[in-house]
Amino acid sequence: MAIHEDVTVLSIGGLSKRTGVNLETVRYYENIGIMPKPPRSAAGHRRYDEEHLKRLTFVKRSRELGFTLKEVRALLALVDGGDYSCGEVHELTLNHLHEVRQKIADLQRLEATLADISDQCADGTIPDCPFIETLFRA
Amino acid sequence: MAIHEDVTVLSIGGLSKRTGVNLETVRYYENIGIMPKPPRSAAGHRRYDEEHLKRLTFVKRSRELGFTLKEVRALLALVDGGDYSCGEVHELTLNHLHEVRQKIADLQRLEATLADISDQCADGTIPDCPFIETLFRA
DNA sequence: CCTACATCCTGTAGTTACTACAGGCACAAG
DNA sequence: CTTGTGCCTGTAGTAACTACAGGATGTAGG
Repeated sequence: MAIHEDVTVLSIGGLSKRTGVNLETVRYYENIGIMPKPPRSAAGHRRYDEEHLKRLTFVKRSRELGFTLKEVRALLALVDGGDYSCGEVHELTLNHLHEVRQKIADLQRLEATLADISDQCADGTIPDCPFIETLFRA
Repeated sequence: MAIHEDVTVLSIGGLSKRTGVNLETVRYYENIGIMPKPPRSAAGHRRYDEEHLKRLTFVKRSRELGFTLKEVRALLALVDGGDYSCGEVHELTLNHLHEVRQKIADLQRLEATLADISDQCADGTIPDCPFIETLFRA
């Protein structure tokens, strides 16, 4: 391997390392059309450039923010179109934010229930565990 | 259909309605061994009783509390064994509670980031959406 | 008793977002 | 020249269901 890999020409492994996206996932993104098919070397190896790097970073960040791949596609479509307004992006984000808040609320209710019941059987010696009893009730 | 279906003998549809568990899911649970194979009628239709009803309710409640099927299996194993102590159940529950709290924390960080960036592009007229810009940065 | 129509049967494939091989070619260092 | 690493394709596995396809059965009304 060259000591200084050209930043503008990356192998799939290089791209994977730079973005932190699993190598197999990069190929997966290509298969499902999230990432474009890159040019190939003579031997058929994928060659990526700055644009690919930017795009994959975008995808990774979006995923980290909890956007589904479908939502990522929508965001990319806006970006690819070039004529996106901040408003469109804002709407997608608000929708997502709403879902996230919903999930948080659900989990918090769940947490309360679990903590509650769990307290009741903190003492490991009780024979008829109240938690189990609760689970049997609708 | 009989007007008063015998409570102690349920068809798969009846069990599904009583528990709120999707009919296909009931069969799925049987396939993967979460629910036992029930006796069949002459024509091969599944016949369920009170025990099945209790068990499926247990599974449903557990799933609603966010336990994975693997965890549900563990809980059922304790119950089936009969000699479970409250302590064992408590441990499983605490582990799960820990995961739930972790998820909540993750989502809250995510929520903050989303809300933050989304505020920046509340005005739909800005051309270079700061959110999109953020996504392009690692 | 016959005809609808709901319900049941099995088995397979689709969903989300990856991850993990299997089996094989390519290339560079020592 | 061998060894090791990286890359290739294509398929199968993961969680927890859901959705058919294609066919048999059960039941209620006329």
